[in-house]
Amino acid sequence: MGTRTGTGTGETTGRQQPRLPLSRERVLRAAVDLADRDGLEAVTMRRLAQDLGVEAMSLYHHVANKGAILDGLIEVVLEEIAEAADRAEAPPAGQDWQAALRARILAARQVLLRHRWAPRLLEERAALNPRLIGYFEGLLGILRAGGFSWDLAHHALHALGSRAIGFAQELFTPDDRDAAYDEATEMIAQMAERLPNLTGMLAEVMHNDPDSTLGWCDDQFEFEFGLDLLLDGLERRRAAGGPVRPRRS
Amino acid sequence: MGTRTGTGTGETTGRQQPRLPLSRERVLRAAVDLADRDGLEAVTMRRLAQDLGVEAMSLYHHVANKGAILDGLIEVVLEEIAEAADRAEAPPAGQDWQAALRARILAARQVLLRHRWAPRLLEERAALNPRLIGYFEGLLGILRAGGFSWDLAHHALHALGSRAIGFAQELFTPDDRDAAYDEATEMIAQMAERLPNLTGMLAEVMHNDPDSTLGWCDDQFEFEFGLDLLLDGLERRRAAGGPVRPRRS
DNA sequence: ACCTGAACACCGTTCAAGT
DNA sequence: ACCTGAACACCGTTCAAGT
Repeated sequence: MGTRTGTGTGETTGRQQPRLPLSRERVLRAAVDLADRDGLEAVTMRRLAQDLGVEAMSLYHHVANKGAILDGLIEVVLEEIAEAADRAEAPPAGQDWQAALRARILAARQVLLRHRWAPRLLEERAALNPRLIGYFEGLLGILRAGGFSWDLAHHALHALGSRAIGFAQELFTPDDRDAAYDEATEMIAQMAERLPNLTGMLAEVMHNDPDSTLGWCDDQFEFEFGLDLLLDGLERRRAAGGPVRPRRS
Repeated sequence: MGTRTGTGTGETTGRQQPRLPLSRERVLRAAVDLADRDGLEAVTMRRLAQDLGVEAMSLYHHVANKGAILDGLIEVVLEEIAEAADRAEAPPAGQDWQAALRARILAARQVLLRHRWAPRLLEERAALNPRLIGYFEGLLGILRAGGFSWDLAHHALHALGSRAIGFAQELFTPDDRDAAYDEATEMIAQMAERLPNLTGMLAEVMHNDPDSTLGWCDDQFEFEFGLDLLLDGLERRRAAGGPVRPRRS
């Protein structure tokens, strides 16, 4: 579609350099650029190689396969989100939990707007990514500091779900729910000292409901909880009357 | 993966029948079954043909191409949603808008849970589908009957967004926003008599903001509006204290 | 150690040919 | 009218070969 030189050193369009060597980092940077430009379906081994001025097979010396590239893309985005969320200025978390959460979520959104392909990828293959779990650990910490019970904080994470990270509906929809919950439980247990909030929440939720050691979330309940939050809030604004905002922001 | 006979009449596994002829309907039914069973990426022309006991090329006599099959899948799901939403028993809309909306949205959710592949497909290529627009027209009618201003009803649709139909974030994220909004505006105008609520909303929103004849939604504002609904609601439940629910439903 | 060309099993699709 | 086989331009990936 776009113009294409077809030869040369690809992204480094300067004069003939000694051909700087390929690396995992260069491959991932090119993949991010390609996905930002032309979407995720444009990220093929052959096109990526073309952008790098190299043959498709050369990529396999720096990444195991295409799946590793997709996982690398996830890593890049989650790093950007973590960085943006940490930079987001907000009150010291203990003071105003709403402002703290709001700032972090809006910062994450800015990253996702730069990488439109990211939500789908995160939904498809990031459920157990430690960095993503760490992000939710941070949100949970803010809720706890704001006075939330473990129970309510748990439901709050579900309700915020798609807004907190930009993907849809059920927060996680793995192929094998029970296995995925098992893996998540184990991962949190192994990182207990670094994930105090998630560990505490998990203990509470499983204590409240000893039957369901597997699958400790009731998706239908969580869906209705989030839906009712919205419906109640809308009813309140309706009853209050008046315009939603004076001018377009 | 699964067992596969490789020959015979496919889904009609009875004895040698006179080979009932292919049709668009049979192709779509087989495609829905295949997607339900093995996911959307399993829906290839060759595998679909295999399930139907036919060669891949035969499919092209009943559908224009693969895109037409995907659009057909969308049509099937939206029909099921419309049917389920209409069947959902609820108060006569004028009485209790929350119950009416809730019933329709939960009915839609049941359909989407049967077809896990549907949200992605809807998000990718159903933005301008008349049946989907008709579904939102119905939701908007409930809000209006419940006493919502056009303005607040508009924001309510955005806030419910992903929950109302099961897909994410921005409600619609077409490649070319302005062109898509243009098309949507035109489509609503052409169907004005069948879409009184959307027509009314559109007139109001464009009157309030005459600058933006194109792109009549401010995504950032809508995101924050929905986010704040959730944050306010969570704060209210937190302040109220007590468990969220006595037992697991 | 790093890169490559040919090849394989998959895609969607076209086209000329069969009944 | 309906179905098919061969072929084309794409995929991801393997493997033996080049430097």
